[in-house]
Amino acid sequence: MKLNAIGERKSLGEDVYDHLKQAIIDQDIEPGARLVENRIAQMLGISRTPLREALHKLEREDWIEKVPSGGFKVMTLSREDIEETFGIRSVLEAYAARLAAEKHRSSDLIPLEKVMKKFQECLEKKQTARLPEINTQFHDLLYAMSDSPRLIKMINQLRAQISRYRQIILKQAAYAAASCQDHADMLTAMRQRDANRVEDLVRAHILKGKQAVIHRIKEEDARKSA
Amino acid sequence: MKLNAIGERKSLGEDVYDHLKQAIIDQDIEPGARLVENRIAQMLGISRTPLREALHKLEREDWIEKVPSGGFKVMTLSREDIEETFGIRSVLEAYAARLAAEKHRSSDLIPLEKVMKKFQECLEKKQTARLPEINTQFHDLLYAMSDSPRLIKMINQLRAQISRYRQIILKQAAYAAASCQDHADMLTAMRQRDANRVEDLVRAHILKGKQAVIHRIKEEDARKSA
DNA sequence: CAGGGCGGAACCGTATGCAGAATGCTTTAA
DNA sequence: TTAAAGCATTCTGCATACGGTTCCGCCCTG
Repeated sequence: MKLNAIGERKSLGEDVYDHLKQAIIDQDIEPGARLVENRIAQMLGISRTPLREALHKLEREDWIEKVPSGGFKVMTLSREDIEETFGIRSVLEAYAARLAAEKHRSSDLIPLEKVMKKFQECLEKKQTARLPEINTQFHDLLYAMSDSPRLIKMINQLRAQISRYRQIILKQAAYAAASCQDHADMLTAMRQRDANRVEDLVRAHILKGKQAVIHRIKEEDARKSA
Repeated sequence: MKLNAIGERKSLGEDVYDHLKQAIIDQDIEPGARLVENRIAQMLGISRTPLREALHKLEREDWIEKVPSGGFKVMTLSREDIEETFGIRSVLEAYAARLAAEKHRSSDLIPLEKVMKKFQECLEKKQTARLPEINTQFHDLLYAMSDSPRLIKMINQLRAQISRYRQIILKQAAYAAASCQDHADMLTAMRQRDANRVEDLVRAHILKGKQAVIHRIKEEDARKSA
């Protein structure tokens, strides 16, 4: 049994699970590709046993899917899948924000404001590369206040599944600026503990992101068919 | 490779997954119990390999959890866990109902009305044993109209996790009667395609169930500590 | 030339074996 | 009598082995 830096137990199975998930997100493995157990096991220098554990976990989380004849292939997301996921996110994250508005301690808002300001700064300095990470931090902090670990887990899973698409939102200057304003509004409403307003703001925020992604995907489709 | 009645492929791993999940739901395995691979594998007459596949799937769905020293134990749900799950259900199922109200074809409402009437009948005839199944049918039909498979999957998973607690709702006559009225109201609002109203009705319906369960759990706790 | 059948390689599902870690019990010494 | 240390048992994590099925290419036949 190997130990990682923090001294936690880390099985090979979990290791390869993380590794493969990241590879799918980064499209190092292309969507629809078949996953051959022997090949991957050899590539990673492990046996098939821990690999299969990882594969079954990935299947349960819809990263890969079984093919009828046996084995797995990387899930491909259609435009409908992406829209559906954004829709579910909009209600789950709005709900998390509502709980956060109701349950948070005032001191929780200090780090939130810090991150919001950092987002502003980066936006002004045109350091757009750092925006996605800071944006994620802001929402993580916000939802953490909901004190609802199951809800947070579900949200994180949905966000991970479409993380590649979320990245393109903040690359569009108009949307990045709007996001910044949204964050400021959320913080104001949080201070007032106005749960309804926070909920509405977050829902609208996510749906704005959905529109940005759809717009971009339609552009790409048009370019491809041309 | 064995085939089941319908001719589908069914691996031992999936089989034991279903089997163990049901055993956990039915509390044939008591909450918190440690799952010893060799014991279970022998009991089921299989080897440890497909069993471990099932265990890892169950872990991903929060039916069991890893213990730090290795191995798994059955997850125990606290009262907070149950309340949290009902809260998430309330927003997800309300959203599914909203989509259903917007997207359904009128012909979809015919089987829905049938099931609602059946619920009424059983209620009048005091066949309370059949109510949970018919209730589930009603909601399944409703959410199916949302045409959002991911959403439906998430809802079903949450419902399964607390299915044992959901069963106790309809055993209380007052809640059963209220549920029946709720279903009728939902159907009326669906006919009018009044998405806001359907959404509100379903959310309130779920939260009513949450109250019933909390009430019952508090009763049990009081009885135990007495 | 086309279509069907056959053979072999590839791959999956399952079983088993082995080493290291954890747990619990026994034994011994203070 | 109690506590600690050591030993044996148990269990997990990983690797490997094996049988069966599927898939692909090639050849043969019409």
